[in-house]
Amino acid sequence: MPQTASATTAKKPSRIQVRNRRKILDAALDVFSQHGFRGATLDQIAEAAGLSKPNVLYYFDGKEAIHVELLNALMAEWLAPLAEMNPQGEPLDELMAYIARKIEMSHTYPRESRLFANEIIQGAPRIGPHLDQRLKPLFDEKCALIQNWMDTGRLAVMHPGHLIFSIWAITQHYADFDAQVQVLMPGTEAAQNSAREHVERMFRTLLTV
Amino acid sequence: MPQTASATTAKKPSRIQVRNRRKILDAALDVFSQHGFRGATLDQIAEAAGLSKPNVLYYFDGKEAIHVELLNALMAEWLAPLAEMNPQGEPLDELMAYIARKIEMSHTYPRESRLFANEIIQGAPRIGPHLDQRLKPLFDEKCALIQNWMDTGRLAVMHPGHLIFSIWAITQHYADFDAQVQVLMPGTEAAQNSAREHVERMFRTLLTV
DNA sequence: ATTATCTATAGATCTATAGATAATGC
DNA sequence: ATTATCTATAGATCTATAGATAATGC
Repeated sequence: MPQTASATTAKKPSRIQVRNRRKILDAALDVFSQHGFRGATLDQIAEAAGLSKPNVLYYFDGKEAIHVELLNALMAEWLAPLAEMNPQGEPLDELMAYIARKIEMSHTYPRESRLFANEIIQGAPRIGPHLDQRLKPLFDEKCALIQNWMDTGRLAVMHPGHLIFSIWAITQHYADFDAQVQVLMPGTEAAQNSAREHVERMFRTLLTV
Repeated sequence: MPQTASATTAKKPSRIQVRNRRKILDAALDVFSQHGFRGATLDQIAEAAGLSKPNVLYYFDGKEAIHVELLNALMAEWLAPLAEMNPQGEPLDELMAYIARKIEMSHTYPRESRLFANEIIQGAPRIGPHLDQRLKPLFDEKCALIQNWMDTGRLAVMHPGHLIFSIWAITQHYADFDAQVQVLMPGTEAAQNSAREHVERMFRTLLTV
């Protein structure tokens, strides 16, 4: 029996276990991010991982357990860029650096972005509690910080929450709607750079006092 | 045999047929927009429509036929607001009116927005041809129009394509990521109005020369 | 001795059809 | 006469498990 559980029962995972769990999670990220939870099958995940289906279930308690583990790992990664926004820094620089990190993440981790988008669009059935308990407090904290920066005249005044939504919407759009972007602006590096420039210039214009 | 086909074979659909097809499409919009194509089942659709499963299949050739019909109908609705942008109008007014229509649509038709988002996130397997043949020409045309407006100094200069992406991203965000928005900004009418005001003010600031 | 993998399959779920029966429209 | 609906079920697909076998680590 593999150690799906942790902490208390921890029993040093073998090299094979670590490697296969990683392969499964990576394969599952491919499959879930493309088809959503219900649309994904263990067959697809097993094949993408290069393992037999029963072998996949040897490492995880089931389809849902794989999905939940992916979402848990994702949540931490997803919160990090926002958490890094520093109250001591120069407001405009901090926000622009946050935006740059978000653009970078969407570009580097499009599968994670789509996994998250699929989950939220479908009503956050599995990540809902994380939104309440982890995202909400951080969101409120950073909204208050931004509000303070605006109140002291160091940023153009607008609704901090909607500002953050705007940043999320635009940065994630390029990952989540890539199929559409590729049709309308068939592109390579050049298009990606122009997207980055557009988004950064746009928010700089908006936020500059 | 119901008239799934049309045009040439057209044979005046009965009242019952019109009503039941509508009920099925409405139910399918609920189910597909929430679970995606593969995650949706005919059982769910039939139950939501208040019909038996075989009866649903009496009106449509199958699960995929229902989905395709929804996407076809959606595409027309989705293109309309952009198509309405008038080359003869005052540029800033035209763009702001377009943005207002998009906000309105996301608010009024969140299910359609999510149906579309699900389809695109999953790689546009069924709506791909429509993107190429219907959206792309319109997108190019309106990009050229906006570029012209900018070239003649009537709008602030930026990349027209990325501008449109930004508009789509932000307006659709409130429909597609509603589950997240509700957690972070639990709201009623007030929140919706503040979102609308934020988005309109944001783009007005950006576009004004 | 424990960990990892495989074959075979149970049991549930899903799409779709067959074929009989009921309701509706000339 | 045609349109609409129902029951029953075929056939495919999916998640998950049983139980035997192979590989690995002391």
